[in-house]
Amino acid sequence: MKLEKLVGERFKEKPADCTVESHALMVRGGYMKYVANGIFSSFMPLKRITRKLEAIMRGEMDAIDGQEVSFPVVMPASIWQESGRYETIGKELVRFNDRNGSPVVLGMTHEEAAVQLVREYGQSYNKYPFMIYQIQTKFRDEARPKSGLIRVREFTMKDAYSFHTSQADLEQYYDKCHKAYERIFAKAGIPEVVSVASDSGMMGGKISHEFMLLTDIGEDSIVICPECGYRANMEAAPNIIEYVRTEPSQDLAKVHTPDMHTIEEVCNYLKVDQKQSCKAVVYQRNSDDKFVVLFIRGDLEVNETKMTNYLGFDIHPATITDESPLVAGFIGPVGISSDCIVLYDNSLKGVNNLVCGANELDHHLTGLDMDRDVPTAQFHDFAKVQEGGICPVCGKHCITISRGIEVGNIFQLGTKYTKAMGMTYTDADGNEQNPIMGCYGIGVGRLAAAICEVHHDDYGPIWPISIAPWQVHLCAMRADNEEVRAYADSLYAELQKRGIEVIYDDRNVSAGFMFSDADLLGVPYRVIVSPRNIKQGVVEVSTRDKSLKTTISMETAADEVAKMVLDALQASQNV
RNA sequence: CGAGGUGUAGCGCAGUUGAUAGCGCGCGUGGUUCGGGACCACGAGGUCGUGGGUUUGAGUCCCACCACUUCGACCA
Repeated sequence: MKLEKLVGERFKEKPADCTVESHALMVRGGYMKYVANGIFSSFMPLKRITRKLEAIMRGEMDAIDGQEVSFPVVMPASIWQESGRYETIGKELVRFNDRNGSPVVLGMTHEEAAVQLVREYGQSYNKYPFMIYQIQTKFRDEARPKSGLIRVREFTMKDAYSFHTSQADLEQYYDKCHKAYERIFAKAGIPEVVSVASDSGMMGGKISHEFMLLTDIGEDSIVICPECGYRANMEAAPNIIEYVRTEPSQDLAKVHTPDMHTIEEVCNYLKVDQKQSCKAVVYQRNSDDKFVVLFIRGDLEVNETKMTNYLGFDIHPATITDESPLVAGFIGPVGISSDCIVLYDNSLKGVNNLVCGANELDHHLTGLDMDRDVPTAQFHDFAKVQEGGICPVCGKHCITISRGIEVGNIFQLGTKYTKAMGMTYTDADGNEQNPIMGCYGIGVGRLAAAICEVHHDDYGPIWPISIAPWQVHLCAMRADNEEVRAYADSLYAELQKRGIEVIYDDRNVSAGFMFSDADLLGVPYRVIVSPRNIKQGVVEVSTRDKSLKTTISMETAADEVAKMVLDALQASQNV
C-alpha cells in the first residue's frame, strides 16, 4: 500500500472534543471519523487492526470448538418478549416498527437470537455441549457515549454462547473460555489484562468475570488485594466491616445543628469522627418514586448496584421536596416515616454512640445505639470498598483501587434464557431439561482503542506487531532522487514478495512530515531509504517503540527485515 | 434526565461599543527547499446551528428551538 493513496487524512491539531489519547490519536491518524454521537466510520488502518483482532478471536474461539454463525441486526420484538427483556431493558434497546407495523429491535446482545437459532437443534442431550459465536455489529443507544471508541453506541462485538447439560460442564467450559480470553489478550499485545469477579447486571446468572485493562482513563473501579491476588469489580466486591463499639453507651440526646445538612458539617460542628455518624442516603423507586432510605456509616459511600440487586428494582437519587415525608439533611433511623423502605448497611451493625439526623429541621441526635434504639434493623452490605479496606479473602487491610477498561466479559447464564424461551432437551433418562448457557463477549473496537490507550507516546500509537495495520513502514526520503526511488521501489516489492505487509511512503515531502505520519500510523518497523544511507550502502531500521535502531546493508535488507518481522510476529503468538 | 459549556471555511480558533467576515493549519497552481510537521507568490473555499424578534443596520442584543460537548445519572 502506498501511503499517498491511503484514504483518510492525518493532521497535527488535537480535536477539541477528545478527552482521551486513543480518541485523539485515532482521529488525528486517519483511523476513523465521527459520524454522530457514539457512531464512527473506520478508515483502512483501523479496519486492518480490527480485522487482525477478529482473526485472533476466531482462532481462539475455533480452538475451543466454537462454530461461527451470524445473527440478525434487526430482530422481531417477539423473541425479546419471550425472554422478558423487551420490557425490562431500558432505552438502550432501540425499538421501532417495520413497514407492517410489527415491533422490531436492534440487536444489542444476542442471547435471544442464539436460543432461537438452536432450540430445535438441541432437542437431545447427545448434541451437547456446543458453542456458537459471531463477530458482528451491535447497537446500544447509550445515554452518554464517550472517550472515542471506548464507549460508543454502534460497535463490533465478538459474542459467543455455549450450551450445556450440567453446571459442571458449563463450569469446565467457562474455564476453558477464560483461558482462551487470556490468550486473545496476550496475542493482541496486552497480556497485562486481568480478570475480575463482576456483577452480572441485566445479563442474569450468578458467576461472571470481566477482563480489565488497568488504566486511569478506565470507567470501572477495580478492587485489588496485592497480598492474596483477590480482584473484583467495585460493583461486586463485598465490603468488610470491623465491628466497632465504644463503652459506655450514652443516652440519646437531641442537639441543635442549624443549617447543617451534610455529614461533614455536622461532624465538624460536633467534633466527632465521621465513623461515629450514621448518614442517610435517599433514593426513589423508578416505578413509583417511593422513597428508599439507606443508613450507612458516615465515612462510607453507597454502592448502588448492591442496593439494586438487594431490592430487586431500579432506583434513582431522590428529589426531596417539602411534601416529602423526609426532612432533607436531618434524616435519622429513630422515628423515620413509615412511608419509606429503610435499609441498613453492615457498617452500622451493633454500633453505638453515633450522631444521626433527628427527623426534625436543624436537629441531630447523639448517642444512637443501633442495638438499643433500632432493634428491628436488618443489616446488609451496601457500601463501596475503600482504599486500604479489608480484603474479603485474606482479611488484610491492604485493598487498592484501580481504574480499568472492560475489554471483555464472560457469564455463566444458567437457564435464564432457555427456560424463558422454552428451549428443552431430553436427557438420557427421558426427562425434559433446560440447557444451561454461558456467554462470552469482547468489544473489538474498544479493544483496539484500549490497546492504543496503553501503547502510545506523544506522537502516536505504538501498535503491537500482531495487530498493527502494517508490519513495515517504508520511507523513501527524497523520492525525487533516482537512486532512492529505484532502491525503495525494489525493496517495497521484495518485502511484499516475502509476505510482509508494507506501507510505502514515497511522497516527495519533508522528513518531519513523513516521520510524523509514520508515528501516527504506529507501524512497528520503520525502514528508511535516503541519499545519505545509499551513499553508505545501508538502510536504516528502527522500531516504533524505539527499542531498536540500526542500519543494515542494502543488499540483504529485504531478507533481514523480513526475518525480523516474521520472528517478532512469531514471538507475539507464542503465549 | 440534571448542571455547565460550545455552535463562525474541511480542522483549530479570533471577531471590541451593533456598521465591508478574519487568522493559523489544511486544500489548488507555480517556484525554491529537503533527516522531525520548510518557505515564497497567487488562488479557491462562509445560508456565521435553525427560526423568530429589536434595529436604518445583527456573527454581535432578546426569545424559542436544535445539535454537539463536559461532568453527573444510567449502562452486558
